[in-house]
Amino acid sequence: MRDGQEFKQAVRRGRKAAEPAMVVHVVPGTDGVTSVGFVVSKAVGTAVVRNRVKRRLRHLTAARLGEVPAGSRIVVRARPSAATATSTELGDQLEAALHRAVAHGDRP
RNA sequence: UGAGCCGGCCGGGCGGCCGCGGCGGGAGCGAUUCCGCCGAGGAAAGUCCGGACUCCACAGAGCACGGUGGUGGCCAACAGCCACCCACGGCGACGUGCGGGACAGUGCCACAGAGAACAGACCGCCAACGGCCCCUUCGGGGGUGCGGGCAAGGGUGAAACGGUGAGGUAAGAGCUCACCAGCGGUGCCGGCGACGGCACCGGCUCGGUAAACCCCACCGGGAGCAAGACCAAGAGGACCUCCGGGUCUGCGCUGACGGGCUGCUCGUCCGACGUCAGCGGGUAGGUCGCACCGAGGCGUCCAGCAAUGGGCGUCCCAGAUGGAUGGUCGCCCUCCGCCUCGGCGGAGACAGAAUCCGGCUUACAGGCUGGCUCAUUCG
Repeated sequence: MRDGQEFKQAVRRGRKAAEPAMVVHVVPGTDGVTSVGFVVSKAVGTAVVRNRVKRRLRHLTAARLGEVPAGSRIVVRARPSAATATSTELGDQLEAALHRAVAHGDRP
């Protein structure tokens, strides 16, 4: 996801699921290319820390794209505790959050 | 062996699996795919200086404003670097210094203290001179400390208007002299120079602060890669038209008649279909700039104390734009804790390129390495 408008729409319209280290917004799709965006604010830490968090989340999300409908639009917002969490913790939380958001989306 | 001083460098290593960005080449109409190569730092940071580059009506002079401030050298340039000088600190290696001018002028110097920049007299010292008292052989002598003389000693202070010694005196004082320190001058010598050394002379002493105003010398146009160029889109407006369209401009409203050239003055340039100001709102898609043969990296030789410069050889070395340079696992390394001395658990410094260079400053676990100083011991 590369457009500011897309971010706004996904955050506003998407189903939200919160975990200690992140908040996930999902707009379920029907077909096409799934797009993902990450938001890591300065509250998370310095530039080095933010980069590390973003990279970890990118890899973890890429591995779980099969669990969301194709064409969905996902925004993952990192919270401050993501800075100290391990990759295993981040992965578990991401998986739980995605499941909840998608499940909500299935029941309009 | 023990203390210490000054540099230079590194700043986790290896491997498996899965990924990302760029460039080159191959295949494909194409989306894409395959192969090869490259892919964060010494500070990429703070954005404090200096440049390159771009635009500003080619932007000139004076004033203002800002910056720099020992000397010489280096550099594209600098508030940088090197060498040296001076002052201060250290036994020393070495360190520190916003290091021009205080007879151009103005200002400030708290507290303490008698007195702090036209110096001053609290304690103290003195009794020459005047006064007063006593004695007198009428020459004078003694006392007092009222007037007075003095600034040596004490005391205050960051600083008290030179120091030591002698002469001198009532007591004293550069009052006089010798030496020393300091100031100014002259001559000679050394050095490109800052400056240093020696000799002589002078008045005998004349504070500090310019990170206070100020004075002097030198330097400085403004804005910045969202600079700027091109393409696409584009409400509205202006002009042309063969009514098909084309060209230019580029959001709206309000206001001014002037405005630009950094501010002011001179000067100069642009303008009324224009320009500028204020308010309110919106957008920032693509390509280039820009990934770069360069103030370039590495090696070596030469010149130089060095900064640096030159010759030769060799290499091509990140280029994203919601922003790649990674994720994960294992072994090793370092450190910390526990402890059954061999394992277990945890941690791995500061920190992430954004137009590009040269510096400065700040942050940094731990480690490697070179040179030098002092003390002690042995030979």
